[in-house]
Amino acid sequence: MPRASTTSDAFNAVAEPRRRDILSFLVTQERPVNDIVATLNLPQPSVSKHLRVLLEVGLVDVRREGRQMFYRTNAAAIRPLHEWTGTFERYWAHQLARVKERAEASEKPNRFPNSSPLKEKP
Amino acid sequence: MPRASTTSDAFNAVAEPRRRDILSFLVTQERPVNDIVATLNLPQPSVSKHLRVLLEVGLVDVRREGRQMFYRTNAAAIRPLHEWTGTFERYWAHQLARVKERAEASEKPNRFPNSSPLKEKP
DNA sequence: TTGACATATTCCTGTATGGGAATATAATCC
DNA sequence: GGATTATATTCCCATACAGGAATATGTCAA
Repeated sequence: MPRASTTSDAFNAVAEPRRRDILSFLVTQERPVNDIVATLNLPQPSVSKHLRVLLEVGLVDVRREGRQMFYRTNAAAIRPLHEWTGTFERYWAHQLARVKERAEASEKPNRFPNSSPLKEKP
Repeated sequence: MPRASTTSDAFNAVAEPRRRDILSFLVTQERPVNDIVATLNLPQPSVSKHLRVLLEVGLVDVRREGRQMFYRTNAAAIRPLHEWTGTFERYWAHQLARVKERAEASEKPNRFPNSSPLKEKP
């Protein structure tokens, strides 16, 4: 099985940077496609395709007005992501506390403590 | 260009449900790979591959102890996702307020207001 | 050394991309 | 109707998966 479809859920849809840009742009007010194209400086077909994905997972809503399609971010659909990531909040707080402790306990050693356990290609 | 690599950033790495499960499991304490295999009921090679991805984007740390590799979620690496999704918080709050207003203003109409503007295949 | 255990890597394959180019659909205006 | 504007879809292609199976690497113990 390949990677899950981008339309399978908000997590996958949001993995694409351009789609995140679009969501940020559309959150303050609805906009016609051409505004997105002009502002984000992307090819129009590309924008339409991204909007399709966002629409399918419910991250944007649309409204037609004449020839124009006004898209708008459906912020509520982002909430589950915020909540899932939020379940880790207390842990990064703990980590920060620990890091702080160690930093205060000893002055200036360990400037590069995180060497990767992965093998380096020689 | 195909989809961005899963190792390109935390957003892509986290798009995979199994990887989210692993992160949740590893956040309370470090665990050897076998614990993940047993608890999440996944094939061992699959777990190793997912851990590789998570390690490359910094979502987990490792420590070797004899033959075992102890992995642990690096919660701090999830923080950027929480913050990005958090930029939408005020907007879903607004949406909720608007929805609430409408709900209170009129009793019980509009039970299915969100018909999709996409064409249905006949 | 040999064997057992723990984990990682490789090879294969079907599938879903995202970008570019071209084209199609839809609505408006003359 | 025909032309124009706005948006969507289709086709092609290179690429990166995730899963399964098999195998490799690494570490300890006898």
